[in-house]
Amino acid sequence: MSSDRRKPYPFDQIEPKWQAIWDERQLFHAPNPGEKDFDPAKPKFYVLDMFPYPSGAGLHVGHPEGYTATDIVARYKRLHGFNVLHPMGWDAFGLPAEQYAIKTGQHPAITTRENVAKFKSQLKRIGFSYDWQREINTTDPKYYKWTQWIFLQIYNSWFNPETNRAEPISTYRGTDPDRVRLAYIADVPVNWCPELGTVLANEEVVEGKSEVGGFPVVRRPMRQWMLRITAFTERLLDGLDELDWPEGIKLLQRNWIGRSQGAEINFKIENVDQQIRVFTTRPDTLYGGTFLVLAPEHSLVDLIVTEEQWPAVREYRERAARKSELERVDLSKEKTGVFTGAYAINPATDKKIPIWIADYVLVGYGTGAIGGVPAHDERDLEFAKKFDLPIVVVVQPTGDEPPLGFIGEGIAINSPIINGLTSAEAKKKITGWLEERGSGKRAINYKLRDWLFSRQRYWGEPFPIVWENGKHRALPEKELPLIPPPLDDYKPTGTGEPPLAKAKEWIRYSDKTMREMNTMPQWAGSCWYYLRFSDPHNDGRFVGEEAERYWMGGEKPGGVDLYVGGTEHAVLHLLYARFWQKVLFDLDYVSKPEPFQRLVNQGIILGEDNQKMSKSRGNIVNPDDVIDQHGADAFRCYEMFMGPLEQMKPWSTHGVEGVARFLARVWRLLMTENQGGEWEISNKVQAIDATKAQQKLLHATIKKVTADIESFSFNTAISQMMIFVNGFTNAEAIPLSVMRTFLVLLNPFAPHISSELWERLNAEFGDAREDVTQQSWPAYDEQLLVEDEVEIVIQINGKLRDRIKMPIAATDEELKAVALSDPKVQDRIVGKAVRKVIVVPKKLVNIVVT
RNA sequence: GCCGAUGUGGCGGAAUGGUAGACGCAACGGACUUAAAAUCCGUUGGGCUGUAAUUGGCCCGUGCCGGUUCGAGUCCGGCCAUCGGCACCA
Repeated sequence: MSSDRRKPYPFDQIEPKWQAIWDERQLFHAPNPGEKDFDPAKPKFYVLDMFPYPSGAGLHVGHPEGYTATDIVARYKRLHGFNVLHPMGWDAFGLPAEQYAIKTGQHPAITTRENVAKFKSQLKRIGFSYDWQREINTTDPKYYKWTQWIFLQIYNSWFNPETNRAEPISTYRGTDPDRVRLAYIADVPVNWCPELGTVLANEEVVEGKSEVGGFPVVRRPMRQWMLRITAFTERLLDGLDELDWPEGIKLLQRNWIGRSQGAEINFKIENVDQQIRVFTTRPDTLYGGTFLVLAPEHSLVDLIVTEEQWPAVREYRERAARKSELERVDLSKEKTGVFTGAYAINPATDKKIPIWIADYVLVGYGTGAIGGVPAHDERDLEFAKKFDLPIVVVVQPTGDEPPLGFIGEGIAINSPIINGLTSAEAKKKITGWLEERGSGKRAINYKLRDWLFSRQRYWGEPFPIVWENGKHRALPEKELPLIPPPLDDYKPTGTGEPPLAKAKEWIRYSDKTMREMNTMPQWAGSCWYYLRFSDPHNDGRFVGEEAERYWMGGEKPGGVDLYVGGTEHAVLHLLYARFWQKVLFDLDYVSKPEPFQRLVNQGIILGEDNQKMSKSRGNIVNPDDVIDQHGADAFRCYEMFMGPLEQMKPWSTHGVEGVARFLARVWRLLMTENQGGEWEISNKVQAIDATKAQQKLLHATIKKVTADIESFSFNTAISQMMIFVNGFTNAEAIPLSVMRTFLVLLNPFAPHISSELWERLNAEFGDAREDVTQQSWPAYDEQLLVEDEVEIVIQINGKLRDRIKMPIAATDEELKAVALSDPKVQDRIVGKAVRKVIVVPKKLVNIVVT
């Protein structure tokens, strides 16, 4: 025997043993329809994790939290007779590998391969039941060939407002298809970081600074690929209703889309034959509109500004353009602006009102212009006060708030045609009135912008697009995948030109044509990976039709039955993937309008100090260390025992020890160590009938564990199994059949120890049963849970006063009589009037006295 | 500022409107041991109190204030705190 500390049970031997067996037998491989061993009689269940970015740091304890939950569900569903699709892959394009390449010159593909190998071995050590035959990697040309192919489908379609669907561009009857494609080119402001010499994605900009390095970021217009996600806003909103997602996540998506209903109003400009269009949600306040404000970048500014005001306007515009995002945020407290010298006519009052420019009006929202209604809008009020503009109250609050600065709904006043109407009525009436005069109409606005889809990066999917004479066109499908060229130098060019520009040979497609040099964002690969898992090796199609129909099938609109991951993807990934799914659905490539039917978010695991885990705090817990010390089963069970899955919770080293002790008790319940230090089946384990109490405990455990897995309460399922084991700690004899059933219950949580004990019981008792993973989930017998006697709580005025044992069959009258004659009750109610007696059968009696 | 989530012992947490604190950790006491570790047994929300001792008895208690109810951790209203998201969105 070795001198180092003995393991409480030999997890260090049995865990690798079973992992090797699962691998060798490919027990968790799910065959597709038509393949060998596919069983069409079984229902399907698709349970998916958000696949990780394989970073150099390796797995973090946060990753396996969700993965363990889905693994429990996957194993549980298999035991329930489902065909379970439970895959894993790698979202491997991304900045860290590229930055490592810049530093060391090592190609990102090599870094990625190493990191994937590390992640994979770490995941395998935890014993997850993934179908590794379906492993995918977004940076594999065999995968991104189809990412590029899907891009081409998007590029080659348009949104037909009449059918409310994406359609092939060939059905478009207009003159310029490039204007309506779902993928198009536009000059848009991007996040330019001069210090890093590159463009950043919105999510890489935090409070006006680059996430990496903390350098200032400015807005700068550049020609970019955009995806027309805004065409799908209504369907993206409506689709949410049918999904089993946390309400909070649905709300985040709704807020992000930011639908608001109102009106567009046209203001005539004095002396200029143009109109300024304004969007407002409060057309009922039009009579209070005493000025207009345009965004500094608004296209009409040049046209309307007077000679006299021109220098001031130009200076303001230049300053606004130079402002970094940080400054814009910082200076937001104090309103700034400049008068253009021009006037517009308020269509309701026919009065002349001044036109200003100010950077509190954003070009990107609505029409880039607003009607200033200072009496009923905080920002307009602040602006009017600062620049001494007139203020007219037009809404009377129904409460006793002061009308000036009142932004709620009330009764219209000082507004001739709508006076006396509620805000809701007034909105309708004035919008109709404007419509009749051709100076306005109902309108809906969204915060959601089209998706900026190009990046000036090396480590991403190149666009399958070529340029000729300033016109873009699709690369033929047979030229996919389009593989990025090798580079010696991955550094950004510093000018905003993509790094691929350095590959002079590669970008030359022919004498007259050049390749697109931008690459796709990291989101591209994750927009459809859940589809690819259904048929990961298909070389002829992005997924086979039959496989897609089978695994994404079911009654509900979403195809993936269960999707687990962090809230950090609440908006972007989940919205982008829904968008692609809808395009593919419209084009008849997939069978479902939504990708993910049920979504569950796991909470963040904090460090032992209750702080977010981070390198700088030194509070990171490494899964490998935990597994070395306590084993994978203990690691899995602890992650689930910590608390509710969705909740944020701190790690506890002692907590892991507690769960490890539980598993050791399970082991010693069935095993004893002989003189030679070998583990053998305990002679307490016998093929005998269970006592009534043991039967009851077993069935209560089956019931609780089943219900708890169904409701994702894995922590209380483990508590119940602890209670079960505690109940047998000092048993003289342990019935074999009870233990076998228990091992099936334990299997989804602790697959290694349950497999090993199952096998050893078989060896000992000469039984030829299959592996524990091949069993069926046990059913419980409600009859065995019924007691002869129950404890009845006796309350006086709702306070506990006594407990008594009563036969289960006792009638309400009997319970009442016994309660009233109880000596403790008697003592307390002498001289008082019994008003009422409430009897809850089998539970309690409450005596109400005064 | 707006929206959302959460608030229960020393700690993680458990409780279909019906016994608050299951289960686990930590702590303390005991058994086993030459000793320690491991294991097993017991105690453990707070306060007051009873008896030689034991079984006890009483009051308070789920962020705070109020309400509904025979009965509230749970439902309703108002506040406070923490966390997360959005943030001049017209």
